[in-house]
Amino acid sequence: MTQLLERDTLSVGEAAARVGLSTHTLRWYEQEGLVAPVGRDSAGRRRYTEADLGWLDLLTKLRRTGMPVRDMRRYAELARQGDHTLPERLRLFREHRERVLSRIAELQADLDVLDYKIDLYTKMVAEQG
Amino acid sequence: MTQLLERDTLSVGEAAARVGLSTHTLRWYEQEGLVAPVGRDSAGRRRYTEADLGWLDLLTKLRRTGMPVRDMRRYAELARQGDHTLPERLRLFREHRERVLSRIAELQADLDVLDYKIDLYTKMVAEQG
DNA sequence: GCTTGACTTCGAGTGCACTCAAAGGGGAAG
DNA sequence: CTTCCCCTTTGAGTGCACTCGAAGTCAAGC
Repeated sequence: MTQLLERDTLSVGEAAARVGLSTHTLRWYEQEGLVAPVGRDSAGRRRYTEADLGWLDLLTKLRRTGMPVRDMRRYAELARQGDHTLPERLRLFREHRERVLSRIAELQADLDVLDYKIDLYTKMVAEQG
Repeated sequence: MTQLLERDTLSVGEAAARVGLSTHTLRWYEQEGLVAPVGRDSAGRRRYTEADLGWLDLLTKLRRTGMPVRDMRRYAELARQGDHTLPERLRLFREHRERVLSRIAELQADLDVLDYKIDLYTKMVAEQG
């Protein structure tokens, strides 16, 4: 049974390595409600399924794109409540999408200024450096 | 003389409004060495020149693109030391540029996944929502 | 002349997202 | 059996970038 459980599942350390988070963070995510309680082995240790890893993967993308943990928790709660929350989740994602697009545009605009400065400095260094 | 000083210069509140930072942050930037000591009026209050505002503008762009305050301070120190630090400043900007490019690419990749999810949810909601 | 409001300094407090410490248990290798 | 590493929990600590509070100064308006 434990055999069966451990086949196809990963320890917290292995899961951490795969999703690029620390074991601390993985436990913290669970405690914060970003991840539903993960299955345990006979010794009470976490065993992460592929589904868990997929979920964590999505979370890391949301996180990287600047979604606050608060909103990720909200999304996780909705997902746990079943399909009737799909419209709400869709809304949440669409709003987040807009924020990400704005962020990318902002970065691009600032990058243009940075490029201009680099050009300027390059010329100045070439001339008198 | 004070007249002259105050013509063409802005108070900390006015400067804050123009660059989009709080007066607290403006003073904090100065204290942290991100901004050279700003000129004062006869009563000891800060007066920001156009040059100061341009500098702050650049700083906010660096900040928005994720440059840590530590690096901004380093850059400010170099700028204060004169033209012989231009090559170093150029290097600093080029490195930062690479980071910004990576960040944009990362955001784009994560956005693609987000778009995929939105598509999926949209279909699911259309079918059974 | 007194209130109002913006300004000053200094140091402490906040929010976010981790990150680590302490104390202890389990199980596999030598 | 002992060493070793990884695991567990709870609660405290960290780093970053502000952000605010307290106590006081100063100039303008009623």
